[in-house]
Amino acid sequence: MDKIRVILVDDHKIFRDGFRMLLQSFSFVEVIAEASNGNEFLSLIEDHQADIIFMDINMPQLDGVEASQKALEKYPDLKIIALTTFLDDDYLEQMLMAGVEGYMLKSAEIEEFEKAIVKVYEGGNYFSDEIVSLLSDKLNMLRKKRKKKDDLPEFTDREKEVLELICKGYGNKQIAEATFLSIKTIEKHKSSLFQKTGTYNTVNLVIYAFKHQIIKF
Amino acid sequence: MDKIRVILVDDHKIFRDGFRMLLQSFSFVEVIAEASNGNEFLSLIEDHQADIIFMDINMPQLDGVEASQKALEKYPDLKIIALTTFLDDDYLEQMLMAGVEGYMLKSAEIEEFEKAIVKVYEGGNYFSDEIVSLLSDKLNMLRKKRKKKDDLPEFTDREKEVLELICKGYGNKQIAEATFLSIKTIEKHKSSLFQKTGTYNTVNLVIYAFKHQIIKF
DNA sequence: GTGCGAAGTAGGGAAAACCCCATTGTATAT
DNA sequence: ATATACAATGGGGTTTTCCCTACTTCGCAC
Repeated sequence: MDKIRVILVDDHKIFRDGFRMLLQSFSFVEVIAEASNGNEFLSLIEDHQADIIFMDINMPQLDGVEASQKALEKYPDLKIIALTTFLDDDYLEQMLMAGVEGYMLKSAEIEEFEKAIVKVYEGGNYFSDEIVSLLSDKLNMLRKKRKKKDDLPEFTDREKEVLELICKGYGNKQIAEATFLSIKTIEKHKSSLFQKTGTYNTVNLVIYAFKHQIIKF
Repeated sequence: MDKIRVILVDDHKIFRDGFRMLLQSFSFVEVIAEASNGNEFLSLIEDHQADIIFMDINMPQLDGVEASQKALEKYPDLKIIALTTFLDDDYLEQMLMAGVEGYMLKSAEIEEFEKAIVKVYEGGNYFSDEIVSLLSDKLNMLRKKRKKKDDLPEFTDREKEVLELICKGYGNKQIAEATFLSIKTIEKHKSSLFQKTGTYNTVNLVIYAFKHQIIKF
């Protein structure tokens, strides 16, 4: 089997040196190139066919987020594992949205890197435990914020049902057909929804529902 | 040290039996109660002080999502680990938003459960690798959707202006007043928007705009 | 210049949404 | 048992939205 071709992107030479040594100790890995910032990396990938990129996030000139975005735009099949020094990382979401396949702390154990490379190479994902916790914390934060800021009105079962259908784009007639009720009844439920939410027409109600995340995208 | 008090919630007695045996094999765990559905669980927790809940998701009467939501509303410090049989789970997001501390496959290894209990008991989170991959896949889906968004139809200046006002909740009349145009003209622009977006009424158009992030919250 | 397509402007009439009001059923309190 | 409250169901009639069509203006090509 061919070796897995890896490119390192990090602005600290010392880290690259150490990390290269570490990776070369895996018999199945070959470090084919290195870059010290995003721009350098972008020109590198034109000439090198890599399987996996280890990408630092904080870098001069062009940071890991933008570099990853641009690289994945051109080569969507590229597999990038993001590296970060500390955990207080605001870029986590951005990197995930950019489409990286993994996200790890630089301080991870050797075995973790081995595991990550194999998993990502095989088409999977790898995330450090710490990263997963961080993500989950973010979700929890979101949840708590939601609870605090909206004391949402309470809806009856029918109202919830109607609201769901409204937010699917159904008109009164369609909702009536779907629920086996008369249009008039649907109108009444909507009327109640208007009152409870402080809205005054369907469009407003839909906007309200989206803003308060009563319905999902 | 006191044992970690655990409650099991699952509608299959056989699974509960097996799982209880498994948990009891950990010297530091004590299963203090069991429930076979959400309602039963909700009345249970009034009388039992539990450290960790293992919560099945698919259950009759009251499913794991709602049960967790209600329980956490009353006892926000409750630590819930969600259990699921298969991976094709639409409830993942809902459970996370409900605020569970962990999410695992029932088919997980014994060591995983041990690890999960300890981590969650100590205030952390635990998610099965498979769950993490699933989450990451979802993020990737989001990313791809964003990319698709790029081939949006092109709107004229007036259309963009009208769309913005629509998404603020304005009716045709209000838009007409705000733009110093006749209602009829607004209607025509909306009509064009319908055609370009493949929608057929204002509500649909608003949903379209939100989904494609044409307008911001 | 003349023609042609795209954006912007409306009117008339049909359809849907909306408001005010009435009736029924069910649960809770006194 | 009776009163109260409210969810759920609808009717009549007004307002708003929506579709089809038409006219003007502007830029651009020939």
